[in-house]
Amino acid sequence: MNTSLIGLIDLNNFYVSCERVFDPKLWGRPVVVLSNNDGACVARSQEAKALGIAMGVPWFQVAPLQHSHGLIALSSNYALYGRLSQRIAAIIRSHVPQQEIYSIDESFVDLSGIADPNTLATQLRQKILDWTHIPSCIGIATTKTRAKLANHIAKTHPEFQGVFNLESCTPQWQENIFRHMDVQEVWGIGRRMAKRLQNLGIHSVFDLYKANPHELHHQIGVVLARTILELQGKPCLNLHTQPVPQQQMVVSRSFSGLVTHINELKSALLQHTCRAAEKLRQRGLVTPALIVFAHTHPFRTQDPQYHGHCMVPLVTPSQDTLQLVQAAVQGLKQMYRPGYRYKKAGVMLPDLRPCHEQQSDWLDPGTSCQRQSLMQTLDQINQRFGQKTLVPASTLNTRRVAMRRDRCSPNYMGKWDEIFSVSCDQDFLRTW
DNA sequence: TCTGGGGTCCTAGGACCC
DNA sequence: TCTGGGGTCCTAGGACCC
Repeated sequence: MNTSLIGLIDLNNFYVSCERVFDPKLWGRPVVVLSNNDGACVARSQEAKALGIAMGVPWFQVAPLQHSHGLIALSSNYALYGRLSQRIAAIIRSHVPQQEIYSIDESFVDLSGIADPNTLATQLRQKILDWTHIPSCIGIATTKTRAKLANHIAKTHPEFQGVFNLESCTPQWQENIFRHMDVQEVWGIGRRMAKRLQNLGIHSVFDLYKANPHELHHQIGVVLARTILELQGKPCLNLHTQPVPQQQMVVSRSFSGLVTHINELKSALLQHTCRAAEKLRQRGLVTPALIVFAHTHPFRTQDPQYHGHCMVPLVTPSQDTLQLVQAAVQGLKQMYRPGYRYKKAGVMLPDLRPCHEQQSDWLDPGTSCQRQSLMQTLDQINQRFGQKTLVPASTLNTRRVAMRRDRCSPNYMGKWDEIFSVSCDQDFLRTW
């Protein structure tokens, strides 16, 4: 039987790398990409990491580095990152038989039975770089958890030139590497679990690798036991080459300031509801209910706190914007409490099902067909003329709340009027 | 002044049933 | 006096991921 071999392709500092593709001035400079509302740093260039900027750190804490160290901060441009991610996924797919797209910047691939996986990985990495200018690292090992570790080694040791195969090392060498890595580097071990493990005397990856999975299963849980087995080279996590059916959907945003008026909450919630319904239709899903929620600012401990939510069941599972908007308004009325300063609001759609499994409303089948074609038309118009060209009237009669996004790059790959352009003079053209 | 958004999985405990 | 045991389902909360 062939032993399985898994590769993990991880795009380096992905959001920053995407911005650099279109703006060479960003090369060699410390750069961060900020979360929505320009709140926190969610991606950092190597130079920014070297300045000690941690993942998720609030922007205001590091903003002084702009003047002292030339730090550049950009608002996140997910439309751009999504397009580049799709391109790279297609390049990977053309090189390997099986691919699991794990996140916007990571893919697991099946390298079992490939004669020279290291060479294939090196070629693939080079092609991604040549075709998109996005640097990446590839870790190779017998399980996903080990491939993650191998990737980490590839990232942190430039001498391996971006590709590291854990299985080409001797067991002694592997153990030596594991001894020098903190247990929190292991995929699935977060801050809290690391703390619990430290109390049990498990500090390094090596300590966890040598631990008894059955004992820790009883002491802590099955997730940890699986992690240990994976670390020891016994696969517990399969490659998901087919997309896993989505169970729930959340669309939510923080406000850039604090919101008190019900109409401001309504504006945000209805925008989120329209977006959620659109995503349902894109993914061919229906929801049996809609949950609206809003809460106050958790860091403002001096303010009274409130976490409100309300579930509104639908008559039949739906992906219809107008039905969902109606449910959201109903939920908001029940959930809203005056006198609080709200920081965030959103909608959740639970228990999603494919729409082909949906039972139509037998009391009124004609109307549901008409509504389907109405929604198709809505999507087509918005796709052709831009998002929010056609919206339900009820979303207009509200106080709008804007999101802060002061440092955003253009949508170079998604909008004609923002497309990347190159200009050059006549002399230059004559040289061609 | 200023702290993201979108997911998954697991577990414990309560309600309920026979 | 004395009050079972085993199963399922649901939900909330915790932990983790990118």
